[in-house]
Amino acid sequence: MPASTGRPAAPEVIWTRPERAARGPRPAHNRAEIAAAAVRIADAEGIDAVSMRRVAAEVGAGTMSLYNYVPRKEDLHELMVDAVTGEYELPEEPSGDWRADLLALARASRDLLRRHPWVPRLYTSVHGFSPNGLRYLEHCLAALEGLDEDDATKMELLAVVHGAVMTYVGNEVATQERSRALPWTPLEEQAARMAYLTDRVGGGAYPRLAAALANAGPAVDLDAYFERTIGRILDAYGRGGPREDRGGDA
Amino acid sequence: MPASTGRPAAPEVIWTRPERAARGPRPAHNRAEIAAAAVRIADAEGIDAVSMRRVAAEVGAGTMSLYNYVPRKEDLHELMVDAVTGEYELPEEPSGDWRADLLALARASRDLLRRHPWVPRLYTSVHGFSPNGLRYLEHCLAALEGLDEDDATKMELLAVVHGAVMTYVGNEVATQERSRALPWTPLEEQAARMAYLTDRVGGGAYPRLAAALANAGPAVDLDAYFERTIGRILDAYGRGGPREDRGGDA
DNA sequence: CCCCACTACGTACGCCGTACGTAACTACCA
DNA sequence: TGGTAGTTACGTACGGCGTACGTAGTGGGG
Repeated sequence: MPASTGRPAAPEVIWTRPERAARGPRPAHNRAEIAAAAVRIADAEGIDAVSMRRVAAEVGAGTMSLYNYVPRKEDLHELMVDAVTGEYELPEEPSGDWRADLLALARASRDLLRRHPWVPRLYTSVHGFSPNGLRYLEHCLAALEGLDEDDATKMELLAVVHGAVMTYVGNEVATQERSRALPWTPLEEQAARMAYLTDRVGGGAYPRLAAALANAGPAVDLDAYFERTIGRILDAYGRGGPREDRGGDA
Repeated sequence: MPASTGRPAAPEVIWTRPERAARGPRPAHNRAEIAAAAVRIADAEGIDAVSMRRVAAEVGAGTMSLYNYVPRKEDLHELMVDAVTGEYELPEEPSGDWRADLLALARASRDLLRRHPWVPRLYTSVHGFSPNGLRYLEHCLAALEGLDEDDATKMELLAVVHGAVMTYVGNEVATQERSRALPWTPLEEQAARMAYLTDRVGGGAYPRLAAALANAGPAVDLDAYFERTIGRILDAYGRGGPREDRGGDA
């Protein structure tokens, strides 16, 4: 009887599949090695360069051997996101100042996304409850211990902050990631798009947008922008927290 | 001299390329028709079913003829997003209550994303300043006329709200969109993932997460969740606006 | 009126994900 | 201890993808 590639016929989360089977020859590779190889390729050449063939070659295996470790390409993506999620250096205990801790976490997320600009494109197709994802989430909840809100609201806050970080860095990094195989540089593309935008907006059809663009000026400090935005969101939940005792109403 | 497919060697925004050339035969199709066909396919069969061949067949053209209208597949995606952005039914004038207007816009975005669940996956690879995108943005700025903040902050607010909507509906719709070619239903997959999650979290390694999941209970009202979240974000900017006159500090 | 830019599109190339078959290997059970 | 069943490794092959390129035909501006 043929072995088949072992792809599931019923829904299955990759993390429940045992890494190593009880019987049979000792596998020559493992998930961590494969995920690391895929991340290396994505960092260097973009997510589109990550194909089953390419990753297999990178770890020195035959293409189809990869399917013994990763049932579908989508699961490889899940492995990749989990691998980079493991890069968070989470302290043993939160500091007690939830606002400062969450801001630090947001900054860490921003830096991580800048290091791995392909993550946003994967994020809508990955579930997010990988082992390292759970660890990260648990730490976030620990950091929010001092916030006087119910659990649902805390989760909500985390989702909003996470979404905002993803949106900002995603936009920042999209051009760079998108134009990887194009015959021009991201800067040239940016310039062309800006030229189009000012031309289109200059027509007078979008007066408010024109004014906003004119006011924005040429150089925006992206990092300051980031801090302000995250700060606003944090202020929307548990106004002040331990940082600045209350403002007005409960 | 051969005509070539006319793909650009310098950066070019699709919207600057004239829809119809001055010379030559009358084209048999147009961008709107092509975009509509692609949207139809994506709605019915998922974004992965949208290939150049498939879209060309849908409009009744040869595969390579499509390249006369759309230089790269990525531009087809831009056309698609612009097409659905045109579905917003924007009133001539905002109501004067910026908070209510923005909430309504957020609801409209949510409904639009539910109708076209493939949009979030495209969003990180699309620039967003398409004609209908500009129209939408101009309307948002008009709605914010009554908000006492500078233009940069208004843009910031719009980005955060937009990001939150995208995050929420994106998550809601991801499973459904992802599992389109899988041999099991989204519900079965959801169940499998939930089983994994409760099993993993039950181990005691993630006490706070376990508590949060237990508190959340089985049925969360997603729409109420949505309203609360957007409301919080709006409150973070220009506290109250015309809705409820101030709370405490400026 | 004619020329040439433009449209239409068939063919072909090098990728992709992955189904399937075969051979070698090893842990367990009789 | 020998057999066997389950596993790993991986070559081959299929259908589909984006799209480069070449050719034939069309119709508006000089």
